[in-house]
Amino acid sequence: MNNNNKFSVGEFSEKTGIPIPTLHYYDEIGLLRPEKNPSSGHRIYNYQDIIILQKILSLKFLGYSLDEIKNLLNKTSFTVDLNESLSLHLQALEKEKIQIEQSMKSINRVIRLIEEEGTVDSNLILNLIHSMRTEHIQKEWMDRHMLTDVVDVVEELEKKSEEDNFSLDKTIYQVSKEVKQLYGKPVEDPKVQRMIKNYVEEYFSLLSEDLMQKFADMNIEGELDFQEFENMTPSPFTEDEQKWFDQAIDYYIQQEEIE
Amino acid sequence: MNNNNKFSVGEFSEKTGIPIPTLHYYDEIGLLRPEKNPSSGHRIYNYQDIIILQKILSLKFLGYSLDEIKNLLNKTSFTVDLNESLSLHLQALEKEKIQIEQSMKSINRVIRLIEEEGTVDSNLILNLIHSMRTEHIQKEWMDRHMLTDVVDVVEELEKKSEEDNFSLDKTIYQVSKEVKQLYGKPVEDPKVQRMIKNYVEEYFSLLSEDLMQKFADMNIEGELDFQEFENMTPSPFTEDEQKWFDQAIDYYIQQEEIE
DNA sequence: CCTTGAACCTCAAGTTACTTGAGGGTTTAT
DNA sequence: ATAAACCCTCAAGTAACTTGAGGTTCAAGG
Repeated sequence: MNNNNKFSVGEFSEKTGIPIPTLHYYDEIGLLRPEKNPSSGHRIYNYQDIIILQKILSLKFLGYSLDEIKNLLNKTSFTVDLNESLSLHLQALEKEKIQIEQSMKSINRVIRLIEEEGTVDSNLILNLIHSMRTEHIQKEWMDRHMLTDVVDVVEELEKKSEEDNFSLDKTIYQVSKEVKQLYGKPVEDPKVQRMIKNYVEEYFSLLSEDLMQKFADMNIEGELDFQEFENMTPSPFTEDEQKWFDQAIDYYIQQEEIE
Repeated sequence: MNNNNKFSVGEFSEKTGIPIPTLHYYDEIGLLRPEKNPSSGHRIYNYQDIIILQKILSLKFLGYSLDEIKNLLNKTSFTVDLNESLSLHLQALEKEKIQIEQSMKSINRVIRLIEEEGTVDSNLILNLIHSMRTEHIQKEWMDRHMLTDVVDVVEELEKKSEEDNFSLDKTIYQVSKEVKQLYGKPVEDPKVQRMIKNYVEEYFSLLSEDLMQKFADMNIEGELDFQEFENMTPSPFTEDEQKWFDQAIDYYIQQEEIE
């Protein structure tokens, strides 16, 4: 197609960077219908078609579906009523963006953990991701049960630096692993107590004094319907492991108080 | 299903927030296969299935496809080789994020323009979006042609506040409109010259002195293959309008120099 | 003028992660 | 026992393409 402003699909595709099958598709759905050579059926694109395609790409960029674009293309002017749909798109994009940012954060944390540990039990990792994923849901649940103090704790934790966050990941991971190894031993076994000590120190070194106090106070108060909460946060432990772990911590606290 | 840890699809769906058809689908593709009542065929989910589902959702959150998830679910541990795929996902997410941020910026600018103008010619709007969309491509093109000074100009423009950016949008839009109205009149017509004055002032008030100088110097230098560049930036004007506009600017500059 | 390879054509089917619907069986509460 | 609520399977639809088979047309060289 030697003419200066008539192009074959191939040339047009080359010029615009849009793959040929996509151009075929746009033709098929009536979005961009070039001229056709009546005898051969070959498509003939012209300069105007480049402009239409640019419009299509622009509207896609704004988040419109091809169907919506087909309608918008006919409009010669845009009026304020378009703003409504633009605002909607904007909201959707905002949500997507937040999603992506959270995912990126989680991935970074997982990558680092794997890097440092070499091999990591998949259950524990997935548990970690799960809690990152549902952080805001858990917060909302706690808000609903007016556990505002705990929300404070969580938020305090969030404000911590990346570094601290990561070392907490590592501690939680290490502890999970050790619990699984040590499970079955009596809770007063020195190995067990050393592990617990490690955990408690690391975990609370990241929290300020007064929050620790609030946290402790709260622990004393009665039962709530934790059923729902438990469903949201499957622990990496079996039920028995969890019980054993709780006992070991109780024992540790008692010992501390005696001293 | 009165049993405490056996659930029907409905109950399971309620508990987890995943729609029933989706659970059916996950069953079908072998991702989450609950027990089945052999006589009725009804699905029976248990507590373990909640955990599996949470794993699935976690891996989805990281950006894996259901197919990949099916394989990952069988793994009991994750090793460093997983990091490669995680990094890839991270990169993809980063790209998506940038895309979204750009779209959001563009939409905001368009919304504001429409708000202030009421009704806007769709060609001009789409042209505006097009240039936002291809900003980085244009910059790359200029880099390639070693027009680093122009890149400086563009970057300077980018650094300008949202406000300035917007008032530039508006100016460009207004000028486009006026060009279309005034086209045909002689370039020395006072109306035309007033319009040009307006444009030049607004446009260059946003650039610093030395960049203006560089820009001017550069303009004098010879031709390049602007063909390619033109393709990337379809002007909102017809060819004739563009010519007329260029002449009007030339005339304006001459007058300025005489004074 | 003929041939050959590249480019083009149409039409059908595949992709992902679901959603919707038709037509019919099962459970559960009354 | 019967009705409402719930469940089943299987088929088809969705968006925005991509892939492939099988056949036609074009452009250049001999």
